[in-house]
Amino acid sequence: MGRRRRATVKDVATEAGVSRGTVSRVLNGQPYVSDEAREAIEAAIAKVGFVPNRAARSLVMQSSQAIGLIVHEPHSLFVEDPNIGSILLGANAALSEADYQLTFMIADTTRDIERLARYLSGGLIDGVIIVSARVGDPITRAVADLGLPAAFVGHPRDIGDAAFVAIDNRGAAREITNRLAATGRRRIGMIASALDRDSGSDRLAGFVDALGNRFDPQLVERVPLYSYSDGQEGMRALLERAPDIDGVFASSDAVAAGAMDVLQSAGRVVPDDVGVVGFDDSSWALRCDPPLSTVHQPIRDMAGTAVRMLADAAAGEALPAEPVVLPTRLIVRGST
Amino acid sequence: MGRRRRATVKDVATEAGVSRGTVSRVLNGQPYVSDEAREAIEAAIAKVGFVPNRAARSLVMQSSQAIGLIVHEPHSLFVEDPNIGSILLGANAALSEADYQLTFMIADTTRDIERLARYLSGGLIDGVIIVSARVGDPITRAVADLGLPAAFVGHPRDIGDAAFVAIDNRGAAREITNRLAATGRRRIGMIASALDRDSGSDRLAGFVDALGNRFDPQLVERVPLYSYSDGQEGMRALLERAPDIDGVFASSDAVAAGAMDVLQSAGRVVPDDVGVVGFDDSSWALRCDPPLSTVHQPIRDMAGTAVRMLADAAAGEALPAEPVVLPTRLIVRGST
DNA sequence: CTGGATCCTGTGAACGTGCACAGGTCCGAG
DNA sequence: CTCGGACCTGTGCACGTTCACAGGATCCAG
Repeated sequence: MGRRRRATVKDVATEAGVSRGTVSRVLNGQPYVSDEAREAIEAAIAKVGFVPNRAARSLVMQSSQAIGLIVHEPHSLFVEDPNIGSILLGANAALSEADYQLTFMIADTTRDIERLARYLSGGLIDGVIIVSARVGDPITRAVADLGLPAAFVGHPRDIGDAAFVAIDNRGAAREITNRLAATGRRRIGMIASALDRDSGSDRLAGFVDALGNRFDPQLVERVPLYSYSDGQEGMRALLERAPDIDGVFASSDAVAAGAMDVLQSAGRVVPDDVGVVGFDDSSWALRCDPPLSTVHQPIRDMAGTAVRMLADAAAGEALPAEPVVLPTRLIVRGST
Repeated sequence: MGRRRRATVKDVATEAGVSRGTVSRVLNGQPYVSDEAREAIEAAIAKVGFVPNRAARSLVMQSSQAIGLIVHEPHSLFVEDPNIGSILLGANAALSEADYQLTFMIADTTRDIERLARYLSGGLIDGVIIVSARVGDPITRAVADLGLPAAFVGHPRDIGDAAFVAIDNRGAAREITNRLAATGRRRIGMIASALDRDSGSDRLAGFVDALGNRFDPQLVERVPLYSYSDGQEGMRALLERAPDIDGVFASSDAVAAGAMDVLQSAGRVVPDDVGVVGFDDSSWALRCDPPLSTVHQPIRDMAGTAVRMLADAAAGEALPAEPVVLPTRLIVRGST
């Protein structure tokens, strides 16, 4: 028997004995509506179960109250990355506030990217948050071409004047390396991941900063991803090259967890023989034994900030030209 | 200077020297268009950079090529649940196929739910996938009231005739419990989570099935969530009540990981003293030491199936009245 | 050469909303 | 009494698309 026809403004109007225009004014909270009419309309809305049609509204308003979240991440890594979940949560909270909706998009294959670009230019998206973009990213370019308001979370280097919210990866890396050094470690190494992203290369730079002339390039192992298995691999290589290593800065908690497992399998005691620190303060950190000292980054706030920037942009305000840098916090636990 | 005005069908039409109708026919792949006109139109589309306006199309088509994914999960748990990521991936792949878009919604607070119901009735969503709904869920009811096509992944009991795709939790639980028993364990316990969901109560039922008259209610510990910390808590309680326990079925891998850590801290050796099995085959399973024997559930396929069901429903087909049950697979690793 | 079928095209209406505009009422100041 | 302003209301148009319909061209069979 098919679904019942949706009630429209017109239905509400005839039910309330007024015109469409007046109903529209009530809907949008505009002045110049008599109390009498307002009450009749509100009653009519409740009676016929009216809900405004988003498509029609979008069409005439040229905006959709929806923002997109683009994640550019290989599928395999996506599931393991706890940051994505936090971003989703942070974005959701802020969107809730502003009565916006979240459209989620994963861009991995070039087919994905084409489809995505087509969708973005379809007009049902007011702005996008781009997560974990990489240098020279086709997504970054596609969005820039569209002229869509965009906010980057963890920014790539070539975004020009697009807005971004980030943390001071370099400073935080310096700080936690110093902390590791302060526990008396002399041979401190690093497992450096994702050097094709700012976050990765900045963390390495901070590590180098902190060690100064004590820095030994032999003690840096480069691995592609922020993953547990790359952490294992990196640690094995490092142990081989430098068996006397007594401190490890892993560029993410997952990497640190992998490193710690390899160390312990090799008979080293953490933190007595080797101190280990990570980055992210994700759930990995607490799951390690001993729990991991790490850098807390306010992922949820970052996502929320990005959302608010885009909502403001949709409301006509300019996107901030300066990067928004949110503070990190050193978390000291048992692994150092 | 503002953003450039978007090209419309009309622009394409005048550029190609034809009418709107003909352009529309080309766009939708309808017959009765001369080759000449088709070529001219395609050239014009490329020249003016035309992309159809989704809002206008939705308005007239009464459908939006978008489906919603509703996650009803406490915020705190959401980040830790690796299944969510898999669902997102699986759904994305299937959506990609059908050129659909995914709108993501988290429903936790009642405010969320109200907002969500309002959005869903706004007409920009053709159907919804509901994840981890619970019995008597307000979301479930709201969606049913709207008459929106819905597919449940991991179904609650009271959804009436709504479609769902699931696994045979009870059968799988029976199977893995049998496996645990087959290694010679005599005192097998269970940490049973999320009994307010089908998945939780069915796994417990399967456990009871498998043990038959050897079942001892003393050896079941009930905890609220599928989480690592509830696994720890459950295991502590179980150890206290039954120090001679030699096998544990944890109702998820995260729970199993928590249990295993508590066991090892208490000096028990896994699998020699105590065998441990989980459920999900998530990344937790490999992260355990020894790696966890568990039940693999095809989460990505489940999400994909749900998407396809909804896309079919939007195309006019009926939703399947029978539950779609996907096969699970026993994974045997070092923990048994 | 005529009738009808088949192919192609253009035009007008519709989807449901917001907004500009015009017109009406009422009140108080001049 | 008159006039301007504040208040309230209704009507038409626009947003960009799809679809139904009508009308013109072409072709083949009778």
